Amino acid sequence: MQPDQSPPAEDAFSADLLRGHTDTIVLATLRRGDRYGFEIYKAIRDATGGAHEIKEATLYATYRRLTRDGLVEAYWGDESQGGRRKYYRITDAGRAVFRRNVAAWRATRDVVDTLLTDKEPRS
Amino acid sequence: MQPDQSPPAEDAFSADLLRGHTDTIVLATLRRGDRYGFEIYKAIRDATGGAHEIKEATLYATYRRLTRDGLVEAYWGDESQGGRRKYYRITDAGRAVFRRNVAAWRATRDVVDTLLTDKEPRS
DNA sequence: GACAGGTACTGTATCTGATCAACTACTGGA
DNA sequence: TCCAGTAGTTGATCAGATACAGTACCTGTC
Repeated sequence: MQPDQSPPAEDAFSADLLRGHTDTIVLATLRRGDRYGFEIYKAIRDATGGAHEIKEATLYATYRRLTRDGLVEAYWGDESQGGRRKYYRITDAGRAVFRRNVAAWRATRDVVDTLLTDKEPRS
Repeated sequence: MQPDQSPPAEDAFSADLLRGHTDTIVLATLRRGDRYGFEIYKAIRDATGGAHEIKEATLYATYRRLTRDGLVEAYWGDESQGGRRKYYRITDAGRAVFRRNVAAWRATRDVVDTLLTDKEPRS
């Protein structure tokens, strides 16, 4: 994080702010049905109106991690004459982790909201 | 992050979920007045009822970063006979960055909420 | 006085997720 | 043919968070 005082930035997304959520976001996308890698990339980019983008390399690293941990399963599509597409399917373990992660996210979100709120905690 | 399927965990805080927010949380604390390092540590720990704790080492790394970037100023307290305490004071630049970071947090929060929302886009 | 335990600060090494910067490979259009 | 877009992948690197270890001081207790 550079000092960069310059940009006005209300859309000051920082990669670190999303860090740790990527897995959950991918799992959320896969809950709605199998998707191939680039499709997930586009889905996330479009869901935020292009404001936020998770980089391809980040996502492919995520797929590896999720696959390694058994949270998703990968299989090649049968686009034999088109470009190859690797599809991902969420597993039961993946659904369980997703639910836990959403709970963790909500708890974290509330904690941060509390900590950033200017109100003095009336004791 | 291990596969650890075991713990039930509604309080499943992950360090990475807070990543990038530490600076802002510290700045938020300092907006209410000068604090010394360990005091901030306790303040954050207590503000969440002990549910969340930012590790000392993390905070001291944060102080270094904030000082380096001119967002806070450090000075030694005059506890000449007590244990030394290094106090931190938020600068104008720090206040400006804080405001921007809060905006970024809100935007990020809403993006994550959107992405994790279960609603099927009925087509 | 010795000692435990809490307060307070610091440095070093390591882990991990995110990103950069390439690269391969196919398709369709100008 | 060249280019842009789609699609997947890898290796190097960065930075924040943490583990771990250490220093130093204070208070209360035996």
